[in-house]
Amino acid sequence: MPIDSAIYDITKNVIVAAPAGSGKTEKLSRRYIALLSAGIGPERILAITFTEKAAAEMKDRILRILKNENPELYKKIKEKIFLMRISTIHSFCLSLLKRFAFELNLDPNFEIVDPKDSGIIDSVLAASFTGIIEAGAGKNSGLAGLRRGLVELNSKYSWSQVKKTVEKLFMLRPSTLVGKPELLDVSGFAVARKTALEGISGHEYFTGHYGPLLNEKDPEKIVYFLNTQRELFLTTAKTARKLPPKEKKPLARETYGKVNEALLELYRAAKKLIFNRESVMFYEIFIYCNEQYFTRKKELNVLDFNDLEYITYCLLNDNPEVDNILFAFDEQTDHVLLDEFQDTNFLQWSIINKLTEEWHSGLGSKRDSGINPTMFIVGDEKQSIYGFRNANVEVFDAAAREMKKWYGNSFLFQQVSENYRCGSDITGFVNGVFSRIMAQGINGPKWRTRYERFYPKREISGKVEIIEIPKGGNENTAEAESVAGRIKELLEKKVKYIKNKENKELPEKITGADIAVLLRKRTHLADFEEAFEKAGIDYVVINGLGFYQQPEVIALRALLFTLIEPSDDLSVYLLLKSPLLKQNEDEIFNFIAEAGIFLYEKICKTGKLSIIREHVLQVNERPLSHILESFMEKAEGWKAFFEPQRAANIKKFIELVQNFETEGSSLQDIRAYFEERVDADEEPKANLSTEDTDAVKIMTVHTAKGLEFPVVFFVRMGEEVRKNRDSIRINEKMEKTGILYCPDKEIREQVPEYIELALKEEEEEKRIFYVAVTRARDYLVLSGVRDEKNKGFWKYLA
DNA sequence: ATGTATGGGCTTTTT
DNA sequence: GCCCATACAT
Repeated sequence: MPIDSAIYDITKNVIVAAPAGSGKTEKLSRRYIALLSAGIGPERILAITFTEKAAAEMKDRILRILKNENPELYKKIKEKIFLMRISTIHSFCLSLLKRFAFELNLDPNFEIVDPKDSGIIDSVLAASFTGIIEAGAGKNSGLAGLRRGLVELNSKYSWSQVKKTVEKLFMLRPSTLVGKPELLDVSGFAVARKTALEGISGHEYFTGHYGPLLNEKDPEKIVYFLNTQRELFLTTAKTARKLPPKEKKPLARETYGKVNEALLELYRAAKKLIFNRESVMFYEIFIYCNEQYFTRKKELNVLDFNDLEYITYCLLNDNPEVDNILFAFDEQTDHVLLDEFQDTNFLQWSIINKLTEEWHSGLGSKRDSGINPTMFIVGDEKQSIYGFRNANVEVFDAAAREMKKWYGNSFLFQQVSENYRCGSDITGFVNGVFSRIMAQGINGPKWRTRYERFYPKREISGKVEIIEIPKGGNENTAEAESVAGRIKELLEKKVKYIKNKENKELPEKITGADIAVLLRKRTHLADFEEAFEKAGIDYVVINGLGFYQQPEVIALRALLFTLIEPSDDLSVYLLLKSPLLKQNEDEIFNFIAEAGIFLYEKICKTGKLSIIREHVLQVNERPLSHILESFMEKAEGWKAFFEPQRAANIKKFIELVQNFETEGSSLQDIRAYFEERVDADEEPKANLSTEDTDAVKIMTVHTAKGLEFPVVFFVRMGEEVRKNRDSIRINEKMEKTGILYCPDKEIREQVPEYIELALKEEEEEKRIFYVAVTRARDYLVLSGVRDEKNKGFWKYLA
């Protein structure tokens, strides 16, 4: 790999636009080494990667290069390896929060939870809603307004629908500062009403049916009334009727259609007015629930993933101690390296920005003491596929502009276009497709993805193969079976190329482990599992809802933690909510209301659920695995988890515990092990023969990001992801972030903000396709159900 | 040819 | 509950 000296000039601030296969990790590692070689200690360099795995890989790569090229430095660094600060943004924020827990009024022993798994959001919403309804009923209650809003929403939508919408806002809260509702444009209401009324009054037929509309101005009543008449002017597909529902022809077809159009316009305009009101109601209810959510997390002493970023952001912006914090960071850190920058969201960029503010504001004392702090950013806009987590491609552009402004001549932007990964047929295919479907040059809206052509560096051609499954019959099974068949044919064939001693690439036989099957989503994963099983192909599903994410394992883990550490409130809470004990929120609240410090104590006081205490008391008497089994029997856990896979998972979990005990591990060791395993979830599901390393890997494109395989199958090409489905959206722009709300799909299709969001989603699909095809080194197979409509990813091919 | 009713299939990606 | 293909109606 050639060393481009400019980007390793450690006096320069650098952004490298490094496409797939261009040696991104290598460049990052070499920059890191350039810093080390200049005598900079590893403790003064902060590197942020996207995943823990990428962090580990980078550490690995750095050490490997050093070992080969600079053994002396390698020895020195190896001793200081624990000082290397290479982590994800989340764990970086975590360490910052732990360090400044006191300033933040946080208990430093807080734990991180996934609020979805733990059911905390569920319980908070239920409690908040009842709270609003009960407390808001009191005279002069501050909640009276919220109560009215909630009651009104409740009368229109079902209770569960309202809950779902607020829940959505919780899920969207990620990594962004939730802004105020962005209201829909309702300026057309007056005109729509005028046109509709004129249409009605012209014909007896219409005045007969729509008379009450003539003097109605209230949008609520207009919509209510039009709803009663909807089958008169709307088809089942919710378009304006051109023909009457029954054969009777009241008017000329053209007049009839025109008036219905006008009525539909009025109907939509009035709905928009209503949605705007509801939007504000939902927003206010959400804000209230969010406060309750924070209180509950405080009680349980937990934070969720989003809090890590959000609280760090607040710490750096609003905390009175901010100067000390920034000083502490600045004193420690001279160089920042950022990986996968295209997946950075606005909040994360703000955090980095704030931390390094002094480096470019000219206020810092670093330069006076001869230190030249730098930023080194690597990313590829074409691989930005985390939009749903608010990754914002525009951040990349904005960062380049800002850094240019801050650093002037000591800033360097470098576009890389060499590809060291794919055979030339594959790069040729990629160039052909993406130079057509992505933007060229700098024209067009900012969210359009731009494409720079690849220059293939490998000497072999590789191959791109296409499998088209005709529509009709059992097309899904047919595709899975074709893929299985093709895999069997390719196995043992010499389709991968490996360098020999003279650095010449020579063909070699492949094994299952060389093959990756990539999917856009997991929906039809079972078809492939089935087909592979039938064909006798060994496979592993990577990250398919992992062992530790299965509800039965979550329950058992909570039980295990409760036994080992009864003061672990969160685990006790999870155990209570689990199918083992089936306690609902009200019941749990009754426990919480008891006197005492820990939830476990409180439960014991009530004398209820004696099963918990009974088993906790056995902990030092008999093996944990026996206690787990006994608990399962008594709580009828086998009934709750009767499905074979779940039962097998439970057995496997208990076996794992048993193994530790026979090894003589301490309780705390066991607990620590399972705590760690949850994050690094790679444990294959029980009873699958996954021990063999020769298995074909099945995974989503998202999971495959950053990886490469000799042979890649990208399957289900014909599948389309539905755009514009969510009624509530976060509309994140650099300047402001707003909430969009419009539960009516037909109206959404006309609202410019939603239209733009749908276009952005389409861009992301292109990028997902790009990531998928650029995983392949030697052999790429695209397969899917295809018809003349060219749906899904097929439409990107010429 | 065009508009409408009906029934069957399916409802993302994850630190 | 919503999309799409298909059958049915004008």
